[in-house]
Order: sequence, then C-alpha cells, then structure tokens
Amino acid sequence: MTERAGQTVGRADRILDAAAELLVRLGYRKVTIDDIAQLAGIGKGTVYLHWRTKQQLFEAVLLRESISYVEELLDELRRDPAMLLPHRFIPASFLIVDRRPVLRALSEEYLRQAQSRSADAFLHSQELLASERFYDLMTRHGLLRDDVPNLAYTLSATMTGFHLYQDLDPMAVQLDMRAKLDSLAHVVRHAFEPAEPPTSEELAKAVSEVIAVFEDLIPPYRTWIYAYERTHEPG
Amino acid sequence: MTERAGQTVGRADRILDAAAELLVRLGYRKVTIDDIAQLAGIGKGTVYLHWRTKQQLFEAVLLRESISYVEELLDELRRDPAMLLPHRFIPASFLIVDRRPVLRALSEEYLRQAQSRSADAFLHSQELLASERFYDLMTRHGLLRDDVPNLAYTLSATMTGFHLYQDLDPMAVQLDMRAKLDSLAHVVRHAFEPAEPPTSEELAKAVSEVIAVFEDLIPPYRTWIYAYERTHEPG
DNA sequence: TGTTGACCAGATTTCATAATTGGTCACGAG
DNA sequence: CTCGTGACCAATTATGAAATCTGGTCAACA
Repeated sequence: MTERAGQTVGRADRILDAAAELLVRLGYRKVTIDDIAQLAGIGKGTVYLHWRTKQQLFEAVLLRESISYVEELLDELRRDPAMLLPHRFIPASFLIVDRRPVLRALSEEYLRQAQSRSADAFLHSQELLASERFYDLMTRHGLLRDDVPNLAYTLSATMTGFHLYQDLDPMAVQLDMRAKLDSLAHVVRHAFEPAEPPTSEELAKAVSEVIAVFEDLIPPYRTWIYAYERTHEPG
Repeated sequence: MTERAGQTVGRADRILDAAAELLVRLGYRKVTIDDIAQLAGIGKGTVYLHWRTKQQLFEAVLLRESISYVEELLDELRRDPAMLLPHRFIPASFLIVDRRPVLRALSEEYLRQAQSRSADAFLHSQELLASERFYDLMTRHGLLRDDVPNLAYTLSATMTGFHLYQDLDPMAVQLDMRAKLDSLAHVVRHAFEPAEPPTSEELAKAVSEVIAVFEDLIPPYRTWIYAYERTHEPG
C-alpha cells in the first residue's frame, strides 16, 4: 500500500504546512508534535498515521520544499538554458537557502546535528540534487569537467565551505552576498566546468535531458513524502 | 620594553611546552593554568608574567607552532621551488594540521569557539600565512590568478570547506586522505592558478622573494609570542 | 626585583527534582 | 469495521540551588 483513501494527502499537506510554519517561527527543537497537530486542527495521534517519527516528518517538510525548489529551477531552465551552467545554478542554489526560510531553518538544524552526531537523516534529501544520474549527465554533455577527482565529494566540500565560512570569519560578514556569489561562481566555473563552454545545441540537449531525469526522479520522492510505509529512500 | 632579562625566554618556552603537551593530552577546555605552571615547575602567577590571559598563552602556542611550520615550508621551498605552486603547498598545509597534534587540537578548539561566538582570537594567527604581502607577491609572479574576486575570502572559504566537510558527511570518511588532497589540489590548481604555469626562472624569483618576505614577517610575530606588553598583532 | 600561592568573583559542574514531549494504543465516534 | 483521538508512559530535557573549579590578581616574601 502506497497511499490511503480520501483526503489523506490533503491532510498530510496541512500537517506539513503547520510543521513548516512552526519550524520557521520556533526552530526544530522547540516545535512539538502537539503544536503541529493543534495548528493543523487534528489530534496528535493522527500525525503518526502519516510519519513514524518527528524526524521523518521534518524530512518530508524538507523534501517537499526541495522538490518545489527543483521544479522552480526546471522552469527557469526552460526559459534560459544557460542557467544549467554550473557557475550559474550553483550560486543560485546557494542563494536560495538564504531566501527560503524553511530551508534556512533546516540547514541550521542540520549543522547543529552534524556538530554532535548522526545527521544523515537530513542528509539524504540532498541526494535529490546530487544524484549520480545528474552528475553523469552533466559530465556527458560537457557541462562538468571529466577530470575532477571524486566529483561529488569535491563539489560538496567546496560548496560547504562557502556555506559555513559565513559564520566563521568576520571578514565574510562584511562582504555582501553579491561578492560571495561571484567568488563561488568563479571557483565553480574554473574548477568544475570545462575550458570550452558547450555549444547552445549541446546545452539545449542537456537541458531537456535534465528535465527528463528530474521528472523521472521527483515522483518517487514525492510519494515517499506521503507514504507511511517506508524505512529508507526511494529509487 | 619588548623583552626581559636573563632566562625569561627560556622559561616562556618551557611554559609553552607544558601548555602544548597538556593541550594535546586534555584539550583546551580541561587544561588549567595551574596544571601548566605545575608541569613547568613554576608558580601560577609566573605564567601571568608572560601572558595576560589563558587565551593569549594559547595563541602563543599556536603562533610558535605556525612559525615552526612555516620555517619547515621555507626549507622545502629551498629544496624544491615547485612547492610554491598553490596546488602543491595548499594541500600540504591542509595535511599538516592532521599531522601536528598541537595544530589539530587548536583547530578543533577554534571550530568549537567559532560555533558559538568570537573566535577571532585564534584567527589572527592565520594572518601569518594569509598576509596581503604574500598574496600580492604570488599574484605578481604569476603563481595566483589575478582574476579571482575577493581572493582572500574565496581561498579561505574553499579551504575551510575541505577542512570542515570531514566531519559533516560520512562519505568524506570513506575517502582516504590521498583522495581528499587530490580533490583540493584540483580545485586550487584550476580556480586559483593561472592557466600557464610560471617559468622556472619566475618560480625561483618568487621563491626567493617569499623567503625574504617571511624572514621579514616572522621576527615580529616571534617577538609577540614572548613579549608581555601587547594588545594586538605585530606588523 | 622577580616570584609566588592564597584569595576572590564569576563561571562551570553536579545533582536532584520538576516539566516536557516523542511515541503508543485502548477506546470511542461514525 | 475503520479512522481518529488524547490520556498515558518512558525517557529526555529543563530548572535551579549548592558545591566546585578556575582564570586572574596582588600582598607578601625571597
């Protein structure tokens, strides 16, 4: 069984809405299941008809938000294929975390957890954007270099640096966001993109393939959000 | 007054030795000034004849260690000028933190402090390696690109990423150090080095200038370690 | 003059008690 | 019978007061 009858998904969304709102307002720690249930206008036990644990509930929040963001990105891609150039969309993704309060709150919580112990719960939501299939595709179409050692690791480490350096060095605070994005873009362009940019035909082809991949990738993730029976990731 | 009479410096070094040893053994938090004084075979008050606060004492420990490392690096440079290529010495510097227990302990403490609040105390020790003069020189001799926006910030953020990503993602643990160094080297080479490597004449010239700069830079830092009267950085 | 350790205020740890909360499930409504 | 609920429980976490520790000072001493 992957889904239940009637308005179940609608209710799930109302719960996720409530969770998201309280998350932004109070932070992960201070949000209780009771709060969420109350704001959603249901009983506490009902929440557990949808997700096994508080953590899974918030993973669903994160995943829903991520999917929505990816879909936004796909739209932009349809409008402007050049957006697929890593030095364009990676800084854009970087920026987005600052823009979407839910993502911001969750990434802060992720850091807090990582600091102490197992944070992999929040981690696999990143799998969506960082899937092997996506990297392969980008490399194949000449949008990513094929000579980057440990591509996934290298790219993640680099992005993480820009993310975390914010809070580490006072110097970073003085720089405005624009300058930071430029810096990140520079590193991405030179370390991860081939010297030769792809032709616009290649780019268009890559875009349509990216769209296809994500339209293939997203549904199982979306199902996972709402399906009760689950222990780990889809696909 | 910059220095005191007699065996004062020798005693300072014994205190720093004691502090370093206890630091490695117990970690910053658990080391008390009493412990240090006892291990150094002196009274507690005497420690305060050398440094105003516990923090300044450990800054001195860090600075002494850093200077020693830089001098080691200068030696290597004399032997092999190619070591000045950023994609060589930056991963090497990265590695060194794992090798020297004192640096390791201090960088962990730095992260802990940064996590919470003002960590700039530990930060300015990095000024030694990251001084404007050094960057200028490297750029001037074609060892660093001249088109990197916010060079200091960008490079720091990148290196920080590789440093911190260790503890954030389980994937990073599986990769061995060699692979990580390769990744960092790749990013540095392509994002921060010019496409054309310098000629060996240029390189040699840069090396001798680097040596000159550091031999000029180090003494005031060394003085700072031992001089009681101080409020902030030398130079 | 150079050194020290007793001393102090403030920070940290301890420890017991109280309050909260994630998760369950027997029950009741429909 | 199905679905939803909130009282309930174990376990975690918050609280706060008392005890301990420790960075830093300074009067006394060698």
